[in-house]
Amino acid sequence: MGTREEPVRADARRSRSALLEAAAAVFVTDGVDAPVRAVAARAGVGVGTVYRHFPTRPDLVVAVYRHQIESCAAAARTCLDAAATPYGALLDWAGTFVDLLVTKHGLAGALSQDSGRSAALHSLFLERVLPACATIVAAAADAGQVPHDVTAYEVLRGIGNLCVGADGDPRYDARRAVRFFLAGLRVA
Amino acid sequence: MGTREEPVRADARRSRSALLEAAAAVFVTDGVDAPVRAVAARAGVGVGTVYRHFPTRPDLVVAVYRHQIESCAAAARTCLDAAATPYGALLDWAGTFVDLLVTKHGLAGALSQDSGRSAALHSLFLERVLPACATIVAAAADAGQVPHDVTAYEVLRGIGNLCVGADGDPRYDARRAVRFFLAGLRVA
DNA sequence: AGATGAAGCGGAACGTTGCTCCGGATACGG
DNA sequence: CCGTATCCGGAGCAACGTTCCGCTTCATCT
Repeated sequence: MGTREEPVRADARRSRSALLEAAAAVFVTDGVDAPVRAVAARAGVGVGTVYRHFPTRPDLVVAVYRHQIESCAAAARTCLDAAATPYGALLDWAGTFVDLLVTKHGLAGALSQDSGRSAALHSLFLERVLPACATIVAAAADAGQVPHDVTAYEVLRGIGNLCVGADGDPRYDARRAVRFFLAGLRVA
Repeated sequence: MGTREEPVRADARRSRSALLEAAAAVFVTDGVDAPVRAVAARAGVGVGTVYRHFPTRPDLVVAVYRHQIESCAAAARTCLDAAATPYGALLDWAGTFVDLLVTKHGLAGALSQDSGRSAALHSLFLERVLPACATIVAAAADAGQVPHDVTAYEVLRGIGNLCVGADGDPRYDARRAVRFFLAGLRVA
């Protein structure tokens, strides 16, 4: 599965890191949907080089945000430890998740469309943040704060969906919507 | 805004209805994101003819679903009359709204992306179903079943977002998610 | 050091989008 | 039945993700 290989040759390593840096910069200004050519140009590199390092567009996105996504997953533990109750931890962790999704324009959208092409993005979330979410959801269920039949997947998906296209629309506050959604999960 | 004109010439009228029928058929099988060319081919017509009748892709989508969207908006009244409480009406109406969005593959997705091109879809929802939703939300707020600061827009948007990509994913049930979301709106 | 071949590079090119344009066909009013 | 305003068809454009391949560059072996 995860082909974790740092390039051996110096030029390849240089290209790869230039690409990652350029992509990060471009994604900040133009959103995650920025054209591959824009990233290539910014890195001073041909498109072929992009596809040599990242076989598909979502692979590039994954590479750029892998750290932040994994640290978001890791935050689940600390939220569980810091909060007074598991449900409180869920609220806190959801906050950092929403931050991640809303800050990176279009990430939430890329997530919730299963065009098959974005398999890498999907599996990264499934392998990393789904277990994190599951930990908190299970704890909340065990504490009787949330129904037992609530799945981590639907919580993740619900939060993710609520963040789609949330930037730039002053009439819609994803954080608020997620708060409502999570409030609906709580048992009375 | 709304250019409501039936074509005068016989061939034009024929093309228009062939187009609408073809689009409906294609959207059912391939989803709302089906290529314009596919619709044109199915209607036995050139792409130019499509764009003569529907200046932009979302305009075609709007034309195909206008009836169902408006009848969904109209359902708000009957839900308010039929249900025991305004909140019950909100639940009922949300059910028909979710049905509409989930049945037409990709409609929810087309809705929540404001690429500027899909202005027609947006304005149709804003002009028709937002008021419908507002009626129910206001009634629920007046009955004290929902906070007064909850806006119809965020309810609409929340439900719409929760339906994005909900078809074909057996692990995610949009109806359930929406139920949670609406439960979170209710005051204790 | 110099040769060698595998790895990497760049960008032209392909297939697919939404959409435009205009020469030619067509139907309606006289 | 004929003139013309209207409409049709599909070639063509720009942008996208992705592929391909000739040329360059680097690590390595003698």
